[in-house]
Amino acid sequence: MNTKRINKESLKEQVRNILYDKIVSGEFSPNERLKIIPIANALDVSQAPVREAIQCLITSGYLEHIPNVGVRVKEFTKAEIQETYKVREALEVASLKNCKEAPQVLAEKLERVFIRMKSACTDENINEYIMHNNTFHRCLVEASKNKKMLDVWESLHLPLYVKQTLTGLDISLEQILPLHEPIITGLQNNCIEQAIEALEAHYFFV
Amino acid sequence: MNTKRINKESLKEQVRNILYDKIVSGEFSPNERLKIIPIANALDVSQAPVREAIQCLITSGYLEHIPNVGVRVKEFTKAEIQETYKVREALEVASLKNCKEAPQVLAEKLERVFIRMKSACTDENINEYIMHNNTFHRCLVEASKNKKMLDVWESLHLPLYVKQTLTGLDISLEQILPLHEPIITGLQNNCIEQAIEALEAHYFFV
DNA sequence: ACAGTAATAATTATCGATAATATATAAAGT
DNA sequence: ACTTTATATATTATCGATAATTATTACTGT
Repeated sequence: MNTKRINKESLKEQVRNILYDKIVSGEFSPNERLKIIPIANALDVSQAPVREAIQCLITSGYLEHIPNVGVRVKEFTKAEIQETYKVREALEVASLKNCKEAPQVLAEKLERVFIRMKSACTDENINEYIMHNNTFHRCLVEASKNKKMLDVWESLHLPLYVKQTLTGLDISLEQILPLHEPIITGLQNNCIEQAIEALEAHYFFV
Repeated sequence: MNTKRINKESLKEQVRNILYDKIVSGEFSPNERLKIIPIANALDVSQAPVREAIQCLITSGYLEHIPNVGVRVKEFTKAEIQETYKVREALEVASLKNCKEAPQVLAEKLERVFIRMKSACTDENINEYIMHNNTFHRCLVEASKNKKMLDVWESLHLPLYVKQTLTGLDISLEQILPLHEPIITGLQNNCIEQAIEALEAHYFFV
C-alpha cells in the first residue's frame, strides 16, 4: 500500500506550523534570516507554499519583511515588549470587568494552575513556568466568554514575550509568582474590583 | 518616455490594497467568493501575487478560507461585532488611562475631527461619518503613544464593523454623534477619569 | 592602501503551466 | 421521476523556471 499524502493539511499550513514551532522554540534565533529556496528544498516542497506560509507569519507578526532582501525572525525590543504588556493588561482587566463566570469558580481554576506555577518555580523550570503562567492569564480572558477578546490576546505572542522578559530583564520567577495570589484572593472574596486591582499591581513591574 | 513600473510597492502589496479597498468599501459583499485567476487577469498580474495578497487578508481576518474550494469575504455576526466592540472599548479606555498627551491638546484634536463628524452627520454621508469617527477613536489610541496598542486596534477592522453596525442595527448617526462630545469636555476639564466615563457611556449602546 | 566601478553570485519577486480537488452537467439504471 | 454513476468543467494547490533586485567579489585607477 502506498502511504504518501494521507495528511489533509495543505502544504502551506504544514510549512507554517513547522516554521512557527522553530520560531517559538527558539530554533530560529531573532534576526535570523529565512531563505525560501533552502527551506523549500529542506521540506521537499516548492517555493509557493513556503512563500504563503511566510506571508502568514509576517502578517501575524512573527517575521519581518524587508523588500527585495528577505524575511527574518522578528526581534522584540524592550519598548515593544513593554507596550505589549500594556495591551495585555488592558485586555485582561476588561475581561475581568466583563467576567461571565462566577468569581469563585474562576478562583478555583486559577488556584489549580497556580499550584503548577509554584512547582515550576521551585524547580526553576522556566519553560514550564511560562506555560502555566500563560494558562493562568488565559483563564482570565476566557472568563469574559468573548472569543474575539481571546483571539486578540492570543495574537500577542505572549510565550515569546514572557521568555524574552524573563531572560532579558532582571525579573525572577520568585518575584512574579506571589503577585498572582492576590488576584485569586480577590475572586474568592467575590470582589472583582479587588481582583482587578491585584492584576494591575501584578503588571506594575513590567 | 516609458512610464511603466515606477511604483516601488510590490505587486503583492498593491493587490492587497486594491482588494482591501473593495472589501471595506463594500464593493465585494459579505460571503462573496474571490477567484484567483479572474482577479489576476483583471489586474494583469500572475497568480502568485494575488495568492499572497489573499493569504495576507485571510490572516488579518477579512477573508475566510475553505480548503480546496476558495476564499470569501467574511461576514461578521452580530455577536462577533459586539465582542469586537468590547475589545475596542478595552483598548481605548486603556489608552486614555495611559494618555501621554496633554488632555487639552488631545481635546483640540478631537474637536477638529468632531466638527467633520457633525457635518457628515447633517449631510447624512455615512461613509464620510465612518471615516471621521474612525479618526476620532484612533486619536484616543494614538494618545497613548503605544504603537502596539494602535496596531492591535487597527487590526480590529473597525470601518467594516461600524458600517455593519450602522446599517445592521437600528442606530442612527444622530444618536451616536452627541455621545462623543462629553469625551472632549472631560479632556478640556483636564479630567481623564471624566473622559473615560464618557467613553464607556458611548459604548453602552453597542 | 583605498575609494569607486564593473562583473558575479545569491536571492527575492513574478510568471505561467500542471496536478489535485471540487462542483456542475449529463447519462444510465431502478 | 429519482438516485446513482460517469463525464466535463472550474478552481485551487502546487510546481519549477525566469526576471528583477540586491549583495558580494574582483578589478581598476589614484
